[in-house]
Amino acid sequence: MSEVTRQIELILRGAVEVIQPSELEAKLARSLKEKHPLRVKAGFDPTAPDLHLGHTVLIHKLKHFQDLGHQVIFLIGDFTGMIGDPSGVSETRAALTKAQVEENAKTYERQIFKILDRKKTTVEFNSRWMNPMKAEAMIQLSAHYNVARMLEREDFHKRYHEGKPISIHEFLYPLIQGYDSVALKADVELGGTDQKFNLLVGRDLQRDFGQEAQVVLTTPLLEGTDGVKKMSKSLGNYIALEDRPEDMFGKLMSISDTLMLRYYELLTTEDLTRVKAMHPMEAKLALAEQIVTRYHGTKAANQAKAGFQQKFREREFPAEPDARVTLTQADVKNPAAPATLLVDLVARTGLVPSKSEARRLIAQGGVEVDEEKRTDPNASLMLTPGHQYRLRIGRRKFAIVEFQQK
RNA sequence: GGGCAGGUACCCAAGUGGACAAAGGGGGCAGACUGUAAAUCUGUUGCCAUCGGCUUCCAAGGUUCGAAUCCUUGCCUGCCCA
Repeated sequence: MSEVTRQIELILRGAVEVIQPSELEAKLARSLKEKHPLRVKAGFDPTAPDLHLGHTVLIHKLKHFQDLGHQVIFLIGDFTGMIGDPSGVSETRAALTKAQVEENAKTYERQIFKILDRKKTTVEFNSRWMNPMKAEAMIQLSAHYNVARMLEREDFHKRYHEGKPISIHEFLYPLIQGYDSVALKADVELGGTDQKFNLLVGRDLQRDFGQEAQVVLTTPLLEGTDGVKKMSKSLGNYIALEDRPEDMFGKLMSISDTLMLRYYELLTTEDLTRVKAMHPMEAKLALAEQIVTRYHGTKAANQAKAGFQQKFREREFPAEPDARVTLTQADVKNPAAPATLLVDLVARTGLVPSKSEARRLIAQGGVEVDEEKRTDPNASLMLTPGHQYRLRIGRRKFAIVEFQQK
């Protein structure tokens, strides 16, 4: 097997599409011959302060290139972040302020090195070449593309025909992303399948600017915890790399069996046949453990697993509750016979958004005090001084309440 | 610039003077069932409260005993024409 073939094999693993495979082969062959690593670019839009598992599919692919000795460029779209990528969104996305973008970008840098080798990675910000750009140059750049082609893109097309707004600035996003490839002289650009259009603009612009067109490689989009929509911060169905170990573990355990296999496929190197042969719950535990270990270490993963099993499987009270409340004389009406309304108590924990919500939860059987279900929203709880009342609020929230005599 | 149609709760969407805290769907939450799931079924989903009250239907005014519903102005969006 030739070196080129070997590299291609690894590069293609898990990839959805390569445009064009023959160009990739040619670039690899030349790179090996001239001992010039390929410049491999992937851009990230710092719209929120943390990366999630969905992003890691792509980062792992970058890692593959890195392991093959190529130059990985992690591009933080701090400039474009102020525009807001319209890809795959059905409506205009809110633009971020400069301060927000900067803050978020820092967090990105910190997180990617849980996967990539810091010493071998070039981190770039597109504000480096975009900030100095004058309006004149910007207009010239925009002359390199036309509206009809922009409207070819699915989401623009759809919005256009559904009569939903498309702002001019959204057209600038693909343009600038494409220009990033020109500025970086990228040989390869990676992106999720939803990025395909933007990546292709890069090819066109590079040609227009007299460069060789980059090879585009798309990776699949990881479904979010709901199992249907793509994992995204704005949809709230994501597992962040910086989620607390317990949360990460819990979220991974709550996914469906089907989704679990998908996660195995895209986030691990496990043999899928072997996974399918396992008991689904065991497989899920193993997955959660493996991923939490990757981002938080063995110790944290073990603790998260133990805590999870205690909290959910055995339905026991966790070692550390989500809230602690201490009541004093001032909180009860009659100090001689201290008592409090259960609703008030639940609300006091701060684990429910309102008293009405607390009421509902109680009436629906979602509240237990010391393992005993309480379903009367109007009920009072007699308080024994010094006793630690253990409240279970909803499926997964726990609080300890104590009344102190003085 | 002109004409027309719109802006309703987390989202979509009904409602066009009183019975509207506002149909229906999605999503969320809870219960049952389970493998801690998923799927399914049931309930619930503005806030406070014992009856009951309070604040909502883009914003500000106005008409009215009474407005999400009518009028005025403003802001925002789409379509058509220029």
